[in-house]
Amino acid sequence: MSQGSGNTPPKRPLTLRDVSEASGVSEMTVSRVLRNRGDVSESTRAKVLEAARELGYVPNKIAGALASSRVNLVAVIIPSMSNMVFPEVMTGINDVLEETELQPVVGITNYKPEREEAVLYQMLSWRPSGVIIAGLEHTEAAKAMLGAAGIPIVEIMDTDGEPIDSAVGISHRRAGRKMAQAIIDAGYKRIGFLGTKMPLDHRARKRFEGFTEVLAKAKLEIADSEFYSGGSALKKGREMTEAILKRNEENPLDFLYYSNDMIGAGGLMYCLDNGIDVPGQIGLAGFNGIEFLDGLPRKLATMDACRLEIGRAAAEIIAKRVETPDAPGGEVVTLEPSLAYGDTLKRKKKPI
Amino acid sequence: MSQGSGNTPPKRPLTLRDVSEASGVSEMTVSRVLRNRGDVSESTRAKVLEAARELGYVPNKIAGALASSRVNLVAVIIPSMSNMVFPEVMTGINDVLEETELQPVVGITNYKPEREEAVLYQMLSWRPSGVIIAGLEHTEAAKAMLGAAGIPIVEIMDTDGEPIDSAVGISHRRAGRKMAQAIIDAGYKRIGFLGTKMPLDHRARKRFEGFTEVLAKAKLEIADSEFYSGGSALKKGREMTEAILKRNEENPLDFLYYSNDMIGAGGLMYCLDNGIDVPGQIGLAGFNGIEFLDGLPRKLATMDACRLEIGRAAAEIIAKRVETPDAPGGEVVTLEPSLAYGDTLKRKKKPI
DNA sequence: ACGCGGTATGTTATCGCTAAAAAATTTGAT
DNA sequence: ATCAAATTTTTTAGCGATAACATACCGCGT
Repeated sequence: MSQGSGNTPPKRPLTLRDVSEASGVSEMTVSRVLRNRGDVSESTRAKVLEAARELGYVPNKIAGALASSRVNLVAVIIPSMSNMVFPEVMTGINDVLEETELQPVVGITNYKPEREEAVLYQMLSWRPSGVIIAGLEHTEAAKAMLGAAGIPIVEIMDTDGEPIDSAVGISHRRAGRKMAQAIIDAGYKRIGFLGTKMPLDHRARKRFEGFTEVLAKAKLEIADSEFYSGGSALKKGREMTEAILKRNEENPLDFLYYSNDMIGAGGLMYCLDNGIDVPGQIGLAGFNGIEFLDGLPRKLATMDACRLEIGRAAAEIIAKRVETPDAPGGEVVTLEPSLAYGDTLKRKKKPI
Repeated sequence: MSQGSGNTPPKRPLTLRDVSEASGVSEMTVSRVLRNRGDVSESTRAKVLEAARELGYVPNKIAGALASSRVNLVAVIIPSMSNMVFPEVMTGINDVLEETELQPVVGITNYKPEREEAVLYQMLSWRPSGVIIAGLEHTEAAKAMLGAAGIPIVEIMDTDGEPIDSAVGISHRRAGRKMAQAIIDAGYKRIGFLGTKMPLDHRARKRFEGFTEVLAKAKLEIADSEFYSGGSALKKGREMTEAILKRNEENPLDFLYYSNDMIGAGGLMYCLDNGIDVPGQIGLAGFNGIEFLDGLPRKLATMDACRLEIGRAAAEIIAKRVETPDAPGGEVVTLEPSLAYGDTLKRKKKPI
């Protein structure tokens, strides 16, 4: 009779049985009501819901998942949270999963392969319904786990390589090539490169490779380069730009290619502050298409990495595969990064 | 005899029993080996590990959690992922939890109370070991759930109010007051405010309240204000600054207080581009202390919101409480936001 | 040989829920 | 009324692990 009106914090956690007793039906029926499954008469449904609400019952998904062997989690494994790009991917993933009953669980690897392996193991031990993981490069053990997991795997950001299952991303090599071509077409000759030291950022590396490849075809090569790690990227961009320009004063560079927009923006500010004519005297370009470039005094040339879109597409693949478990899989979505010339990269010269 | 060398992806998912059979010991012993609990002889330990590795067995935490009623998840509920501040809080949380066996699970509310309630319900149904949730304002239902969950709860970002259990943050009222005082002390009189429209951002509201309160004591009030929503904050800051300055040309403002650094930076750039003397003709200040301010041509005055530190402290509270379950709880950590004058806010005038 | 204090392993009984099958109830056509 | 068909509800068995207890084993002093 006395169920208490939910004011006293219960010492023993509530279970289906409590709701069952409070509403006078079997546990199974309560379970059905709470999951909206199977036919339940309107009257018992109301009774049960009322009792559950009254008690403040929250179903135990651990038990539910074990019993039904259905886990509505999607493991998301990304290198970092602190550089704007992955939060945005996350936003895309969230937007899509919000509409489903799937829920993302995030693991951070800090760009360390062994950390990735450990995080993946942790994640898989929750038996998620799918995995979204950044990059195509993983340890052998990680690849084995992913291959054997028997769930949809989507490798994101990059499509230059062999995916384990599905992949969504852009070709970073192509992005590098495209940018190089635009720079060459605009007539720049002495090109400097500025980027991170991080040797494990495969995507930056691939962009660089594509970039130099096209340069080489035009009988050009990187005239000088500068690398950084840690710290405020904007400030670093400024400092590196100063350093590389000063170092090449007697034979000045006419273009600077930055491996991301933050350092690019720093470089742009340095140029503006020092009265350097952009893009006349020197051209600049970054990578990522981060939103705030819009507010800069001059718009930095960049290439959109389609971050939000990648997140959405990856989540959609997982969602679809969860709905139709025997669909084929292996889908590869290559998004086309669009080049934004902005105000720091001259347009192609008129064909002669 | 033939266990297969793990090359064939098994149709039936692996369980303890498989490892048990492969290694010729009981499931319990396998479990003990895999968790490093209890005494197991070196020889069987080796046998078991070898078998597990060979098979590619990954333990099922769902089952483990149910059996042991220990779930090493920490629910983290935040409003958004897209504005720099929460990713940084997440980084702090991650840094600390990485050292423990706890794992964060993130839910995004998009600043919507009803969404928060739903996300919280989802999260609690995983029976996490703790909850870290942004803000002190929640729906009644959400408060009830948090109160009844029987696990450590840490409300973060804000300490102006009554926490349910523990709290880590800064006093946004105090932050507003402090900034107002600094502005008054510097001798500014006609102050404009620029912020987001978001009526549900309680922390921005509290800063505003503290700010106007101190202004009122000095017989001052906000001379004009401007609000925005959506879009590139940097660009909006620029536009809003232009608008508010133009609108007050005949009786010009001498200070602009921005509710975040992004729009503040936009405003700063507008001023610099238009040859406005900062901080002589007009002073500027933002809020957050985001890293990239370092790279701006002039350093915006701001107040650090201690984001990383908040994340760490919150995670530490949870970790400690998980270790010592009968510790008291109710800990409130109020961090002191430090005022950075930068180059856009004059120092206090010498006392007369 | 006996029994003692260990350590090393195995057994049994849940954990809280859901799938599947069985039972009870209602409906409806004759 | 009557019985088959349809609907609603209950019962029975796990899901894959772990806690707690039970047993087997080992060396060793007497």
